[in-house]
Amino acid sequence: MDTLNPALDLVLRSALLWSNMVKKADQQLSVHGISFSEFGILHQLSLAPQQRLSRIELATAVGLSASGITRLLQPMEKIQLVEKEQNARDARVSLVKLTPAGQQIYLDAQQSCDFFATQFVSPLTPRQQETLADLLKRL
Amino acid sequence: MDTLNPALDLVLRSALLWSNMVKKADQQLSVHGISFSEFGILHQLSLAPQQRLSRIELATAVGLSASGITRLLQPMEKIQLVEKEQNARDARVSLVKLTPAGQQIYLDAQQSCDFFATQFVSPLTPRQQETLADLLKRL
DNA sequence: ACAATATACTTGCACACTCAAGCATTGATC
DNA sequence: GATCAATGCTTGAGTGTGCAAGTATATTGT
Repeated sequence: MDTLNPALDLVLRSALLWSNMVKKADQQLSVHGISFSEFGILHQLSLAPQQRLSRIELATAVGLSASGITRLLQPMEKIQLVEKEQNARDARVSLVKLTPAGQQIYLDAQQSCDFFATQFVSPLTPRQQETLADLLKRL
Repeated sequence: MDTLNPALDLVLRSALLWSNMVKKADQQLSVHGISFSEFGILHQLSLAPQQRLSRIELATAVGLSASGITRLLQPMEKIQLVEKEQNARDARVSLVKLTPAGQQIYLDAQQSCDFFATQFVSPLTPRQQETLADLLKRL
């Protein structure tokens, strides 16, 4: 108990840091009417070829379960940030595609998020930011 | 869109990484009948002087709201991992104290969590783990 | 061809968490 | 010393998410 395992300390600190970070990001994004999770969805879609992905792909890309994705997408479809498409080869998969409106919201939100992210890592020098990104990629 | 802001990329990657990490940690801890949040509570209490903290202190230490703490502690009090104590100087605060049973569960769970944490950071060399911990502390 | 298994979701239920409102107590100001 | 704001906490209502079970389609083995 006196000498704490550094790995455990790292894990606990990170969990706290990350939870606070997401809360702040959510706050920034609330101006655009979307949550950090929704931003993640839009982000992944905008990076995807033809800006569309299956729900399962989205789930793993943003770290949610399949059911989480289903429910998260419902309101986004309703306000037409995304739309459903069928997959010709497999009738089970229902593709999610970014609409022009969704694209626009994403670009707006991205600015806020860019700003936030830049601010968030600003205690580190550019060199350190690079190192951090590199180390995290290996986990 | 072509060249993504590295800071934004870092933030999004981290969110995914930590969310997956917490899920795995939760799985490891389920053997002991506690969640990662509950482990965090026990951990903070075991580090605290006299192993007791106010609910507000706990909240900020583990990254939850005051109401989150209230509800999280209810079952823990019921199975006597922690107990209530009054603060002599301020009747508003209700201190939370680790019981011997709670201490024992914590020590057991800590072993699992140590193991998990060590495994989690094992893709990095000890030197890199140190660097990572150091960089995260500055955020 | 047909059964058995796997995959891509969706839905019902449960749980964890937050926010806003409320209560009790304390501290500050006049 | 009375009032008014601030603090610590609890509770009611709502949101986000997961798990297990269900449905539809696909794939595999015989």
